[in-house]
Amino acid sequence: MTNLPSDGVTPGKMLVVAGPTAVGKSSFGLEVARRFGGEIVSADSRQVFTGLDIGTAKASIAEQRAIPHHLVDIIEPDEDFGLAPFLDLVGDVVAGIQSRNKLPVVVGGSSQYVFALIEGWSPPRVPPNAELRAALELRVQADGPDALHAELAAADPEAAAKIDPRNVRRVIRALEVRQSEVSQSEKRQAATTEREATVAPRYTGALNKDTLAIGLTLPRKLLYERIDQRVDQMIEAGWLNEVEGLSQRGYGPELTAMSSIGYQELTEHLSGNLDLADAVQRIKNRTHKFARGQYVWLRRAKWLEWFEADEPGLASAIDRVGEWVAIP
RNA sequence: GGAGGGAUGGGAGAGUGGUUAAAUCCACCAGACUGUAAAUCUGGCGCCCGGAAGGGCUACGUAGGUUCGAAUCCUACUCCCUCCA
Repeated sequence: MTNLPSDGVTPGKMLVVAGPTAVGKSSFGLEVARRFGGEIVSADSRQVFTGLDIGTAKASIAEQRAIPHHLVDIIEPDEDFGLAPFLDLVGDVVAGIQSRNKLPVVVGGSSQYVFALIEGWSPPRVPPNAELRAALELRVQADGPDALHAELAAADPEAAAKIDPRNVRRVIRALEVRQSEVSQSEKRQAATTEREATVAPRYTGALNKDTLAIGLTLPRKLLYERIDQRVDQMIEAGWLNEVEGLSQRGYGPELTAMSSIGYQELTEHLSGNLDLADAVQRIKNRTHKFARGQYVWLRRAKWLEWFEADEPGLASAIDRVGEWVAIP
């Protein structure tokens, strides 16, 4: 705690806060940012969309005014986003914060993004090809998923071996990547260069002093209770109006943004096909499922330091961060 | 009071003599994942032994009965629903 730089943070550090939805990542992140001079970097595949505020549990205007937030509200609901675009952006954002001598506090709801950031993934830079996807989708309807998987096995045996034939979505993506590689093989050099432009790994077997990853957790039952409460609060806060507004602006359920938890169910309710009570229950259940999925990722993250998200747990997590921040 | 209909696993809901520990969906538990990831996909899910294969036990409102064999047929009882009075 002694000899802190004037701004409190040693340059080059990055803090990551992970954990299931509704565990309290955001408020912990804000608290840490407040105490140690940080800025929030959202690693969340849904908070990137403008207009999806209540249901994505975005930080309030006041909170965003008090502490800068990055990678929030960066695209319209009908735009594409994904892992690679995220990686393209975080690198600069994190570097920018560090260059201002502040602590980047990455708050991650999308575990895949957090993994990619920390482990330095280099996903194939092949953008989605809607036409190809639609065509392959038709193939599946006609010939069945196994036929498509067989096709992948012929084109890219390695990828095929890793993907369940029934997982049509991933089979299609693999074919998409394959096809792009083939058709642009002359450009491979350029692609390789581009790949190297993604973020450097933060984790290469052991975490270094520059990166700390805090995992927040709660007993399952308690977490579900918090999720349920939060969903009710979101409804009370006018979530339905928000969804109605989005629908009126023409954003339909076929968009990734509008297929997010809650947005889909409330859209269905607004179209008159679903009772509000049923919609709310579905939202709660789906959020439970989401949280479970987050745990599947997080449990295998060797680089996470876990803390209970209760009073004493959060206090010791703060202490831990303080300790780490002070390391020169 | 009379006439019908129904009671199935945590929930919804199939099944109408054996191949049924009982379809399917949900919930729940576990897992995969490198440009949709809040997505997509997989496995498990009565109890006991087993890594599994498999074995044992208990189950379809309650109590009896018919049968080699019943969630499925019969009888009585309990509860629920609809219609008539």
